[in-house]
Amino acid sequence: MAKLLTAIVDDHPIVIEGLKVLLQNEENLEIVGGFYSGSAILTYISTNQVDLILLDITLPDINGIELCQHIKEASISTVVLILSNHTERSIIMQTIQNGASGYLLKNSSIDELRHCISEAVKGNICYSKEVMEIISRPSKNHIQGMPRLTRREKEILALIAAGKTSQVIGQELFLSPLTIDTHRKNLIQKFGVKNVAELIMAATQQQIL
Amino acid sequence: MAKLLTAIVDDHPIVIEGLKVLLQNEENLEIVGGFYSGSAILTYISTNQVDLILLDITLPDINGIELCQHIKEASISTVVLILSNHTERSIIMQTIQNGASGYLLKNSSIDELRHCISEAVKGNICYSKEVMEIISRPSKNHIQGMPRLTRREKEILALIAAGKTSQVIGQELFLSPLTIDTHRKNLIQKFGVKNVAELIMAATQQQIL
DNA sequence: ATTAAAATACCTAAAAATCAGTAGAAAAAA
DNA sequence: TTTTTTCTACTGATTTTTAGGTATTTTAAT
Repeated sequence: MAKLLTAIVDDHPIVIEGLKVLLQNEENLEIVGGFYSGSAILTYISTNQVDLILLDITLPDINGIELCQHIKEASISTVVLILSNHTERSIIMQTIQNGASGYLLKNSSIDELRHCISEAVKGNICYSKEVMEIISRPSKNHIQGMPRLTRREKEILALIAAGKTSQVIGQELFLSPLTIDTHRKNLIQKFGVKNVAELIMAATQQQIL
Repeated sequence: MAKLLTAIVDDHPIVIEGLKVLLQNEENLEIVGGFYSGSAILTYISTNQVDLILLDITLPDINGIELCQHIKEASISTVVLILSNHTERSIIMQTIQNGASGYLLKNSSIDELRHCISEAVKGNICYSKEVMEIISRPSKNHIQGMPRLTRREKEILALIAAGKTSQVIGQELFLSPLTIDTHRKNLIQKFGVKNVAELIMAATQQQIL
Protein backbone atom coordinates (compact mmCIF):
# COMPACT_ATOMS: atom_id res chain seq x y z
CA MET A 1 0.00 0.00 0.00
CA ALA A 2 1.31 3.40 -1.04
CA LYS A 3 2.04 5.99 1.56
CA LEU A 4 -0.60 8.51 2.46
CA LEU A 5 0.37 11.80 0.89
CA THR A 6 -0.32 14.24 3.66
CA ALA A 7 -0.48 18.03 3.77
CA ILE A 8 -0.59 20.26 6.85
CA VAL A 9 -2.43 23.57 6.72
CA ASP A 10 -1.88 25.96 9.61
CA ASP A 11 -1.05 29.62 9.87
CA HIS A 12 1.39 28.90 12.66
CA PRO A 13 4.77 27.55 11.50
CA ILE A 14 5.45 25.99 14.88
CA VAL A 15 2.40 23.75 14.56
CA ILE A 16 3.43 22.64 11.11
CA GLU A 17 6.95 21.80 12.17
CA GLY A 18 5.72 20.06 15.28
CA LEU A 19 3.34 17.89 13.34
CA LYS A 20 6.04 17.08 10.81
CA VAL A 21 8.28 15.82 13.58
CA LEU A 22 5.51 13.86 15.26
CA LEU A 23 4.46 12.20 12.03
CA GLN A 24 7.84 11.63 10.40
CA ASN A 25 8.18 8.20 11.90
CA GLU A 26 4.84 6.97 10.64
CA GLU A 27 5.51 4.27 8.12
CA ASN A 28 2.42 4.65 6.01
CA LEU A 29 2.45 8.40 5.84
CA GLU A 30 4.46 10.97 3.94
CA ILE A 31 4.31 14.71 4.52
CA VAL A 32 4.18 16.46 1.17
CA GLY A 33 4.19 19.96 2.60
CA GLY A 34 3.08 22.57 5.07
CA PHE A 35 0.84 25.41 3.97
CA TYR A 36 0.11 28.69 5.68
CA SER A 37 -3.02 29.75 3.84
CA GLY A 38 -6.13 28.44 2.21
CA SER A 39 -5.14 29.64 -1.24
CA ALA A 40 -1.76 27.91 -0.92
CA ILE A 41 -3.23 24.49 -0.30
CA LEU A 42 -5.92 24.96 -2.95
CA THR A 43 -3.26 25.84 -5.50
CA TYR A 44 -1.24 22.81 -4.49
CA ILE A 45 -4.04 20.27 -4.73
CA SER A 46 -5.04 21.58 -8.14
CA THR A 47 -1.89 20.02 -9.56
CA ASN A 48 -0.78 17.45 -6.98
CA GLN A 49 -2.22 14.35 -5.41
CA VAL A 50 -2.99 14.69 -1.72
CA ASP A 51 -4.66 11.90 0.29
CA LEU A 52 -4.95 13.56 3.66
CA ILE A 53 -5.06 17.14 4.88
CA LEU A 54 -4.66 18.19 8.49
CA LEU A 55 -6.47 21.47 8.60
CA ASP A 56 -6.65 24.35 11.06
CA ILE A 57 -9.71 26.58 11.37
CA THR A 58 -7.96 29.90 11.79
CA LEU A 59 -6.22 30.89 8.60
CA PRO A 60 -5.24 34.28 7.22
CA ASP A 61 -7.30 34.32 4.04
CA ILE A 62 -10.27 31.98 4.50
CA ASN A 63 -11.65 30.10 7.47
CA GLY A 64 -11.13 26.37 7.65
CA ILE A 65 -14.83 25.62 7.58
CA GLU A 66 -15.25 27.04 4.12
CA LEU A 67 -11.84 25.87 3.01
CA CYS A 68 -12.86 22.33 3.83
CA GLN A 69 -15.75 22.62 1.42
CA HIS A 70 -13.50 23.99 -1.32
CA ILE A 71 -11.02 21.17 -0.81
CA LYS A 72 -13.74 18.55 -1.13
CA GLU A 73 -15.07 20.26 -4.23
CA ALA A 74 -11.63 20.19 -5.78
CA SER A 75 -10.80 16.67 -4.68
CA ILE A 76 -13.57 14.58 -3.23
CA SER A 77 -11.27 11.69 -2.35
CA THR A 78 -8.99 13.80 -0.18
CA VAL A 79 -9.64 13.14 3.47
CA VAL A 80 -9.76 16.24 5.66
CA LEU A 81 -9.07 16.10 9.38
CA ILE A 82 -9.61 19.26 11.38
CA LEU A 83 -6.98 20.07 13.97
CA SER A 84 -8.07 23.13 15.85
CA ASN A 85 -8.39 24.81 19.20
CA HIS A 86 -11.97 25.88 18.67
CA THR A 87 -14.33 24.14 21.05
CA GLU A 88 -17.59 25.60 19.78
CA ARG A 89 -20.01 22.87 18.94
CA SER A 90 -21.37 24.68 15.92
CA ILE A 91 -17.92 24.97 14.36
CA ILE A 92 -17.29 21.27 14.81
CA MET A 93 -20.61 20.35 13.28
CA GLN A 94 -20.13 22.70 10.36
CA THR A 95 -16.80 21.18 9.41
CA ILE A 96 -18.32 17.72 9.37
CA GLN A 97 -21.20 19.11 7.37
CA ASN A 98 -18.68 20.43 4.90
CA GLY A 99 -17.04 17.08 4.41
CA ALA A 100 -14.41 16.77 7.12
CA SER A 101 -13.83 13.26 8.42
CA GLY A 102 -13.01 14.23 11.96
CA TYR A 103 -12.08 16.88 14.44
CA LEU A 104 -9.30 16.94 16.99
CA LEU A 105 -8.19 19.56 19.43
CA LYS A 106 -4.57 20.57 19.22
CA ASN A 107 -3.82 19.17 22.63
CA SER A 108 -4.82 15.69 21.47
CA SER A 109 -2.30 12.94 22.01
CA ILE A 110 -0.31 11.53 19.15
CA ASP A 111 -2.17 8.27 19.72
CA GLU A 112 -5.48 9.94 19.16
CA LEU A 113 -4.21 11.62 16.04
CA ARG A 114 -2.89 8.33 14.72
CA HIS A 115 -6.16 6.60 15.53
CA CYS A 116 -8.29 9.27 13.88
CA ILE A 117 -6.14 9.26 10.77
CA SER A 118 -6.56 5.53 10.37
CA GLU A 119 -10.30 5.74 10.97
CA ALA A 120 -10.67 8.65 8.58
CA VAL A 121 -8.88 6.97 5.70
CA LYS A 122 -11.15 3.99 6.26
CA GLY A 123 -14.05 6.31 5.54
CA ASN A 124 -15.23 6.70 9.12
CA ILE A 125 -15.67 9.82 11.15
CA CYS A 126 -13.49 10.22 14.20
CA TYR A 127 -13.35 12.72 17.02
CA SER A 128 -10.91 13.12 19.84
CA LYS A 129 -12.14 12.47 23.34
CA GLU A 130 -12.76 16.10 24.30
CA VAL A 131 -14.54 16.76 21.04
CA MET A 132 -16.76 13.78 21.64
CA GLU A 133 -17.74 15.31 24.96
CA ILE A 134 -18.56 18.61 23.33
CA ILE A 135 -20.73 16.94 20.74
CA SER A 136 -22.52 14.73 23.22
CA ARG A 137 -23.13 17.13 26.05
CA PRO A 138 -23.63 20.45 24.37
CA SER A 139 -25.91 21.78 26.98
CA LYS A 140 -23.93 20.86 30.09
CA ASN A 141 -22.54 24.35 30.23
CA HIS A 142 -25.73 25.99 29.26
CA ILE A 143 -28.27 24.24 31.40
CA GLN A 144 -28.18 25.78 34.80
CA GLY A 145 -31.47 27.53 35.01
CA MET A 146 -33.75 25.38 32.97
CA PRO A 147 -37.22 26.63 33.82
CA ARG A 148 -40.02 24.26 34.70
CA LEU A 149 -42.71 24.61 32.09
CA THR A 150 -46.33 23.71 32.55
CA ARG A 151 -48.04 21.31 30.18
CA ARG A 152 -49.82 24.12 28.42
CA GLU A 153 -46.66 26.12 28.08
CA LYS A 154 -44.80 23.23 26.50
CA GLU A 155 -47.66 22.69 24.11
CA ILE A 156 -47.76 26.32 23.07
CA LEU A 157 -43.99 26.54 22.87
CA ALA A 158 -44.00 23.74 20.34
CA LEU A 159 -46.64 25.50 18.28
CA ILE A 160 -44.71 28.75 18.38
CA ALA A 161 -41.63 26.84 17.24
CA ALA A 162 -43.69 25.52 14.35
CA GLY A 163 -44.09 29.10 13.20
CA LYS A 164 -47.69 29.59 14.20
CA THR A 165 -49.04 32.94 15.30
CA SER A 166 -51.08 33.52 18.42
CA GLN A 167 -54.22 33.77 16.31
CA VAL A 168 -53.67 30.38 14.69
CA ILE A 169 -52.71 28.70 17.94
CA GLY A 170 -55.80 30.12 19.59
CA GLN A 171 -57.97 28.65 16.87
CA GLU A 172 -56.33 25.25 17.11
CA LEU A 173 -56.66 25.05 20.86
CA PHE A 174 -60.07 26.74 21.01
CA LEU A 175 -58.64 29.54 23.11
CA SER A 176 -58.56 33.26 22.85
CA PRO A 177 -55.48 34.57 21.05
CA LEU A 178 -55.06 36.84 24.02
CA THR A 179 -54.56 33.79 26.20
CA ILE A 180 -51.84 32.58 23.88
CA ASP A 181 -50.23 35.99 24.15
CA THR A 182 -50.17 35.61 27.90
CA HIS A 183 -48.53 32.20 27.67
CA ARG A 184 -46.07 33.58 25.18
CA LYS A 185 -45.25 36.37 27.56
CA ASN A 186 -44.78 33.95 30.44
CA LEU A 187 -42.52 31.70 28.37
CA ILE A 188 -40.32 34.63 27.45
CA GLN A 189 -40.17 35.65 31.09
CA LYS A 190 -39.42 32.18 32.41
CA PHE A 191 -36.54 31.73 30.02
CA GLY A 192 -35.25 35.20 30.71
CA VAL A 193 -35.14 36.09 27.05
CA LYS A 194 -36.56 38.98 25.08
CA ASN A 195 -38.28 37.51 22.06
CA VAL A 196 -39.22 34.25 20.37
CA ALA A 197 -35.99 33.94 18.43
CA GLU A 198 -34.01 33.75 21.65
CA LEU A 199 -36.73 31.65 23.22
CA ILE A 200 -36.49 28.97 20.56
CA MET A 201 -32.71 29.00 20.80
CA ALA A 202 -32.80 28.55 24.55
CA ALA A 203 -35.41 25.82 24.35
CA THR A 204 -33.55 23.83 21.70
CA GLN A 205 -30.26 24.12 23.55
CA GLN A 206 -31.97 22.71 26.59
CA GLN A 207 -33.42 19.89 24.55
CA ILE A 208 -36.95 20.96 25.25
CA LEU A 209 -37.68 21.21 21.57
CA MET B 1 -9.25 -6.38 38.62
CA ALA B 2 -12.72 -7.56 39.57
CA LYS B 3 -15.14 -8.60 36.90
CA LEU B 4 -17.63 -6.08 35.58
CA LEU B 5 -21.01 -6.94 37.01
CA THR B 6 -23.26 -6.55 34.02
CA ALA B 7 -27.03 -6.44 33.64
CA ILE B 8 -29.00 -6.65 30.41
CA VAL B 9 -32.34 -4.86 30.13
CA ASP B 10 -34.50 -5.70 27.14
CA ASP B 11 -38.14 -6.61 26.69
CA HIS B 12 -37.19 -9.25 24.17
CA PRO B 13 -35.90 -12.51 25.74
CA ILE B 14 -34.10 -13.46 22.55
CA VAL B 15 -31.92 -10.39 22.76
CA ILE B 16 -31.06 -11.09 26.38
CA GLU B 17 -30.12 -14.68 25.68
CA GLY B 18 -28.17 -13.70 22.60
CA LEU B 19 -26.16 -11.12 24.50
CA LYS B 20 -25.50 -13.56 27.30
CA VAL B 21 -24.02 -16.03 24.85
CA LEU B 22 -21.97 -13.39 23.09
CA LEU B 23 -20.56 -12.03 26.31
CA GLN B 24 -20.11 -15.22 28.28
CA ASN B 25 -16.55 -15.67 27.07
CA GLU B 26 -15.47 -12.20 28.09
CA GLU B 27 -12.95 -12.60 30.85
CA ASN B 28 -13.49 -9.35 32.64
CA LEU B 29 -17.26 -9.42 32.53
CA GLU B 30 -19.94 -11.28 34.43
CA ILE B 31 -23.63 -11.22 33.56
CA VAL B 32 -25.60 -10.83 36.77
CA GLY B 33 -28.99 -11.02 35.12
CA GLY B 34 -31.43 -10.19 32.36
CA PHE B 35 -34.36 -7.88 33.03
CA TYR B 36 -37.51 -7.37 31.03
CA SER B 37 -38.72 -4.10 32.49
CA GLY B 38 -37.56 -0.83 33.94
CA SER B 39 -38.99 -1.48 37.35
CA ALA B 40 -37.23 -4.86 37.49
CA ILE B 41 -33.77 -3.39 36.98
CA LEU B 42 -34.47 -0.48 39.33
CA THR B 43 -35.49 -2.90 42.05
CA TYR B 44 -32.39 -4.97 41.45
CA ILE B 45 -29.89 -2.12 41.61
CA SER B 46 -31.45 -0.81 44.81
CA THR B 47 -29.95 -3.80 46.64
CA ASN B 48 -27.22 -5.13 44.35
CA GLN B 49 -24.04 -3.79 42.88
CA VAL B 50 -24.10 -3.37 39.09
CA ASP B 51 -21.20 -1.88 37.15
CA LEU B 52 -22.60 -1.92 33.65
CA ILE B 53 -26.09 -1.98 32.18
CA LEU B 54 -26.86 -2.73 28.56
CA LEU B 55 -30.14 -0.97 28.04
CA ASP B 56 -32.83 -1.06 25.37
CA ILE B 57 -35.04 1.92 24.61
CA THR B 58 -38.30 0.09 24.11
CA LEU B 59 -39.55 -1.38 27.38
CA PRO B 60 -43.02 -2.27 28.60
CA ASP B 61 -43.29 0.11 31.55
CA ILE B 62 -40.95 3.05 31.00
CA ASN B 63 -38.86 4.18 28.07
CA GLY B 64 -35.12 3.69 28.22
CA ILE B 65 -34.40 7.40 27.99
CA GLU B 66 -36.09 8.15 31.28
CA LEU B 67 -34.97 4.87 32.79
CA CYS B 68 -31.39 5.86 32.12
CA GLN B 69 -31.88 8.94 34.23
CA HIS B 70 -33.43 6.95 37.07
CA ILE B 71 -30.57 4.48 36.98
CA LYS B 72 -27.98 7.22 37.22
CA GLU B 73 -29.92 8.85 40.05
CA ALA B 74 -29.94 5.57 41.94
CA SER B 75 -26.35 4.68 41.17
CA ILE B 76 -24.15 7.31 39.61
CA SER B 77 -21.20 4.95 39.16
CA THR B 78 -23.13 2.46 37.09
CA VAL B 79 -22.23 2.78 33.42
CA VAL B 80 -25.16 2.65 31.02
CA LEU B 81 -24.75 1.63 27.41
CA ILE B 82 -27.76 1.93 25.15
CA LEU B 83 -28.35 -0.93 22.75
CA SER B 84 -31.28 -0.08 20.55
CA ASN B 85 -32.69 -0.10 17.07
CA HIS B 86 -33.83 3.50 17.19
CA THR B 87 -31.92 5.66 14.75
CA GLU B 88 -33.50 8.99 15.59
CA ARG B 89 -30.87 11.50 16.40
CA SER B 90 -32.93 13.12 19.13
CA ILE B 91 -33.29 9.84 20.99
CA ILE B 92 -29.56 9.23 20.87
CA MET B 93 -28.79 12.71 22.14
CA GLN B 94 -31.33 12.48 24.92
CA THR B 95 -29.88 9.27 26.28
CA ILE B 96 -26.43 10.81 26.44
CA GLN B 97 -27.97 13.84 28.06
CA ASN B 98 -29.46 11.56 30.66
CA GLY B 99 -26.15 10.02 31.54
CA ALA B 100 -25.63 7.16 29.11
CA SER B 101 -22.03 6.48 28.13
CA GLY B 102 -22.71 5.32 24.64
CA TYR B 103 -25.17 4.15 22.05
CA LEU B 104 -25.01 1.15 19.76
CA LEU B 105 -27.44 -0.21 17.24
CA LYS B 106 -28.42 -3.82 17.70
CA ASN B 107 -26.78 -4.83 14.46
CA SER B 108 -23.41 -3.70 15.79
CA SER B 109 -20.60 -6.21 15.68
CA ILE B 110 -19.40 -7.91 18.83
CA ASP B 111 -16.13 -6.09 18.35
CA GLU B 112 -17.87 -2.74 18.46
CA LEU B 113 -19.75 -3.76 21.55
CA ARG B 114 -16.55 -4.89 23.22
CA HIS B 115 -14.80 -1.68 22.25
CA CYS B 116 -17.62 0.54 23.50
CA ILE B 117 -17.80 -1.32 26.80
CA SER B 118 -14.11 -0.81 27.42
CA GLU B 119 -14.32 2.86 26.47
CA ALA B 120 -17.39 3.40 28.60
CA VAL B 121 -15.92 1.92 31.74
CA LYS B 122 -12.91 4.16 31.20
CA GLY B 123 -15.32 7.08 31.45
CA ASN B 124 -15.47 7.95 27.79
CA ILE B 125 -18.44 8.15 25.49
CA CYS B 126 -18.58 5.71 22.64
CA TYR B 127 -20.84 5.24 19.66
CA SER B 128 -20.99 2.54 17.07
CA LYS B 129 -20.11 3.49 13.53
CA GLU B 130 -23.65 3.95 12.26
CA VAL B 131 -24.57 6.00 15.30
CA MET B 132 -21.56 8.19 14.72
CA GLU B 133 -22.86 8.84 11.22
CA ILE B 134 -26.26 9.75 12.53
CA ILE B 135 -24.80 12.17 15.03
CA SER B 136 -22.42 13.74 12.59
CA ARG B 137 -24.59 14.02 9.55
CA PRO B 138 -28.03 14.33 11.02
CA SER B 139 -29.04 16.36 8.16
CA LYS B 140 -28.41 13.79 5.49
CA ASN B 141 -31.97 12.61 5.93
CA HIS B 142 -33.35 15.98 6.82
CA ILE B 143 -31.26 18.34 4.82
CA GLN B 144 -32.31 17.95 1.27
CA GLY B 145 -33.29 21.51 0.96
CA MET B 146 -30.67 22.95 3.22
CA PRO B 147 -30.31 26.41 1.79
CA ARG B 148 -26.91 27.81 0.99
CA LEU B 149 -26.46 30.87 3.12
CA THR B 150 -24.12 33.70 2.34
CA ARG B 151 -21.58 34.86 4.88
CA ARG B 152 -23.67 37.89 5.75
CA GLU B 153 -26.78 35.81 6.14
CA LYS B 154 -25.11 33.42 8.54
CA GLU B 155 -23.82 36.34 10.55
CA ILE B 156 -27.22 37.98 10.77
CA LEU B 157 -28.94 34.68 11.49
CA ALA B 158 -26.74 34.23 14.54
CA LEU B 159 -27.57 37.70 15.76
CA ILE B 160 -31.28 37.13 15.26
CA ALA B 161 -30.95 33.89 17.23
CA ALA B 162 -29.34 35.89 19.99
CA GLY B 163 -32.60 37.81 20.30
CA LYS B 164 -31.45 41.01 18.67
CA THR B 165 -33.79 43.23 16.70
CA SER B 166 -33.07 44.61 13.26
CA GLN B 167 -32.34 48.00 14.76
CA VAL B 168 -29.72 46.63 17.12
CA ILE B 169 -28.14 44.43 14.49
CA GLY B 170 -27.98 47.37 12.13
CA GLN B 171 -26.16 49.41 14.74
CA GLU B 172 -23.70 46.63 15.48
CA LEU B 173 -22.85 46.03 11.85
CA PHE B 174 -23.03 49.69 10.84
CA LEU B 175 -25.82 48.96 8.41
CA SER B 176 -29.29 50.31 7.88
CA PRO B 177 -31.93 48.39 9.83
CA LEU B 178 -33.76 48.17 6.55
CA THR B 179 -30.89 46.16 5.16
CA ILE B 180 -31.18 43.77 8.06
CA ASP B 181 -34.88 43.47 7.33
CA THR B 182 -34.03 42.45 3.81
CA HIS B 183 -31.62 39.77 4.99
CA ARG B 184 -34.19 38.61 7.48
CA LYS B 185 -36.73 38.32 4.70
CA ASN B 186 -34.29 36.42 2.50
CA LEU B 187 -33.45 34.01 5.31
CA ILE B 188 -37.11 33.30 5.89
CA GLN B 189 -37.62 32.76 2.19
CA LYS B 190 -34.56 30.54 1.75
CA PHE B 191 -35.63 28.27 4.57
CA GLY B 192 -39.19 28.19 3.36
CA VAL B 193 -40.56 29.22 6.74
CA LYS B 194 -42.88 31.99 7.78
CA ASN B 195 -41.27 33.68 10.76
CA VAL B 196 -38.18 33.72 12.95
CA ALA B 197 -39.47 31.11 15.38
CA GLU B 198 -39.64 28.54 12.61
CA LEU B 199 -36.42 29.88 11.14
CA ILE B 200 -34.47 29.28 14.33
CA MET B 201 -35.95 25.81 14.64
CA ALA B 202 -34.98 24.92 11.10
CA ALA B 203 -31.51 26.34 11.51
CA THR B 204 -30.81 24.53 14.77
CA GLN B 205 -32.11 21.26 13.39
CA GLN B 206 -29.71 21.65 10.52
CA GLN B 207 -26.87 22.42 12.91
CA ILE B 208 -26.33 25.84 11.46
CA LEU B 209 -26.79 27.38 14.86
C1' DA C 1 -61.17 22.35 53.02
C1' DT C 2 -58.00 25.64 52.05
C1' DT C 3 -54.08 27.32 49.76
C1' DA C 4 -51.25 27.58 45.80
C1' DA C 5 -50.49 27.05 40.99
C1' DA C 6 -52.13 27.00 36.37
C1' DA C 7 -55.04 28.38 32.82
C1' DT C 8 -57.99 31.52 31.08
C1' DA C 9 -59.00 36.41 29.23
C1' DC C 10 -58.81 41.21 28.91
C1' DC C 11 -56.82 46.50 28.16
C1' DT C 12 -53.70 49.97 26.00
C1' DA C 13 -49.86 51.32 23.47
C1' DA C 14 -45.51 50.93 21.42
C1' DA C 15 -42.18 48.28 19.00
C1' DA C 16 -40.99 44.95 15.82
C1' DA C 17 -41.64 41.84 12.15
C1' DT C 18 -43.64 40.42 7.80
C1' DC C 19 -45.22 41.07 2.86
C1' DA C 20 -44.42 42.74 -1.71
C1' DG C 21 -42.03 45.05 -4.26
C1' DT C 22 -37.65 47.79 -6.59
C1' DA C 23 -32.84 48.92 -7.41
C1' DG C 24 -27.96 50.42 -7.38
C1' DA C 25 -23.15 49.16 -5.88
C1' DA C 26 -19.75 45.83 -4.79
C1' DA C 27 -17.73 41.48 -4.95
C1' DA C 28 -17.05 36.97 -6.76
C1' DA C 29 -17.28 33.68 -10.39
C1' DA C 30 -17.26 32.40 -15.23
C1' DT D 1 -14.17 40.99 -19.17
C1' DT D 2 -18.69 39.88 -18.67
C1' DT D 3 -22.01 37.74 -15.90
C1' DT D 4 -23.91 36.47 -11.70
C1' DT D 5 -24.32 36.73 -6.98
C1' DT D 6 -24.23 39.20 -2.84
C1' DC D 7 -24.82 43.16 -0.21
C1' DT D 8 -26.83 47.22 0.35
C1' DA D 9 -31.11 50.37 0.93
C1' DC D 10 -35.49 52.01 0.16
C1' DT D 11 -41.31 52.64 0.06
C1' DG D 12 -45.61 51.60 1.99
C1' DA D 13 -48.95 48.82 4.20
C1' DT D 14 -50.24 45.21 7.31
C1' DT D 15 -49.71 41.92 10.82
C1' DT D 16 -47.70 40.33 14.91
C1' DT D 17 -45.29 40.65 18.92
C1' DT D 18 -43.87 42.75 23.14
C1' DA D 19 -44.48 45.38 27.61
C1' DG D 20 -47.13 47.06 31.29
C1' DG D 21 -50.58 45.67 33.75
C1' DT D 22 -55.32 43.24 36.04
C1' DA D 23 -58.53 39.58 37.08
C1' DT D 24 -61.53 35.36 37.17
C1' DT D 25 -61.96 30.50 36.90
C1' DT D 26 -60.08 25.84 37.08
C1' DT D 27 -56.90 22.40 38.80
C1' DA D 28 -53.72 20.52 41.78
C1' DA D 29 -51.54 20.14 46.16
C1' DT D 30 -51.44 20.43 51.28
